[in-house]
Amino acid sequence: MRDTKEGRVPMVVIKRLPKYYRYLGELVEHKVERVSSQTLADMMGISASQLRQDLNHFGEFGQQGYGYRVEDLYQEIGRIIGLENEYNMVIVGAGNLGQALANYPNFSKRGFLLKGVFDINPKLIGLKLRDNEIMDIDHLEQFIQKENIAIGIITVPKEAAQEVADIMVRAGIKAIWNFAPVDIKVPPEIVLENEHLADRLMVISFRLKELGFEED
Amino acid sequence: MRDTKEGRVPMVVIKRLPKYYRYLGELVEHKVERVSSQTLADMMGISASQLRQDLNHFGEFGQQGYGYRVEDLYQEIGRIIGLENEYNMVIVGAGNLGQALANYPNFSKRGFLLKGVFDINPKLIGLKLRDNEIMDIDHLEQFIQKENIAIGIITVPKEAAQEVADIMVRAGIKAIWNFAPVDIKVPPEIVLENEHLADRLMVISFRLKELGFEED
DNA sequence: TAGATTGTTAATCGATTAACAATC
DNA sequence: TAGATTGTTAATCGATTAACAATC
Repeated sequence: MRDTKEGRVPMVVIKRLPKYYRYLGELVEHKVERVSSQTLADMMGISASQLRQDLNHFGEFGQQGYGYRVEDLYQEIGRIIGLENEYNMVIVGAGNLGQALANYPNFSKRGFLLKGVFDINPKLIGLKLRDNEIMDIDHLEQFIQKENIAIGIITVPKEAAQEVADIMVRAGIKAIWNFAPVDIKVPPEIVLENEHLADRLMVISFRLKELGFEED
Repeated sequence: MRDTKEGRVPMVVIKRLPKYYRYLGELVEHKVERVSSQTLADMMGISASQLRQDLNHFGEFGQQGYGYRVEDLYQEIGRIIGLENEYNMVIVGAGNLGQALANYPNFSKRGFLLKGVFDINPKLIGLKLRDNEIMDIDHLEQFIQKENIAIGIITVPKEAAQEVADIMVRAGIKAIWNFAPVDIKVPPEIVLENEHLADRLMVISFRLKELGFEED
């Protein structure tokens, strides 16, 4: 089943889909029934042209002279993103960040289900984290296979990240979301998203400097 | 003092700077002395052309027939990013994510200094978090002014995010790094970076679906 | 019907890649 | 010097914006 009318969807468009979904969700909450591309685009700070071009990758969702039915478009975008599916996840690395993500409520709400948390530190293994007991990383490979895990979240120190990724790939994982500050290497059929938090602070630093705030 | 040769640097280039810095840092660690644009670009999975174009925004750092001196280029990029500066930060929202970020060691290493953590929950106020005692959000505005805070990190629920941002702006903050799953609005002179973690999972979902993994 | 707004084609803008003269 | 590699200009590619016929 293909959502796309033809060809591949540019990454730059894919990245905007969650934003559309968020703004439409807010309109749904406010019980707004219809919206024009112009109005929605203004809210989002993009051009109406871009919005219509983006939607055009996936089909026709509007009605001339009327605009879009908010609820329908919201549902459509959700379907395009794939939110009707459920994905099983594991977190490897039960440090501060791993624990924070394990407790993040917005994930399960959207069908991203945390099935296990792993660490190498004996002091952490066995501890309870919400519904999940922290397990020994030795059991990771088997767990991924048995529990049909689709997404692996890496929150270990950068020295261990590639090794963890290799185990995940070997076990047949489909996607990796890496928070370690290093670019891990995986085969091209694995979906990989890097979340380099420290990089974002550097972008902030550069932009501050550019604005002339170098001295405080 | 301007780093840029002329005009504005495209955001797409700015976002690549931390990546250059990371890879050069690894070469420094491995005591590599020189590197050509081709070699570095191959490591990073980009084209040598792009690398040279990017550097061209900031000056001339190489030597024909030789390439780049790794240590020098590493230092230069650090300077361009602004890493010789120190920035004072606060975190508002001492939940799981706020606490995880407060304990993240890679920030202070680069001159991003956490000066205070705030929350509205009386049960959390007064608790110690590493070097920081959690303070009442009522004191936030004054604290930002007195302690010369440049960067505000928002890790509160989405309902409270805009309000916290408003306080920060009123107090004269220069940059905001927002983790709440909502686009906050700030005046154009404020540097704003949104970190929508749930959005990233949606991108993963779309890409998995695109690859034909919709059913597990 | 008249007005509004879409879907889509064409024009423009910006970013990436290719190519090569300059030069270490 | 000959070979390697930069800095930079020109060519290409892709994404955004503008424009408008189709139509609700």
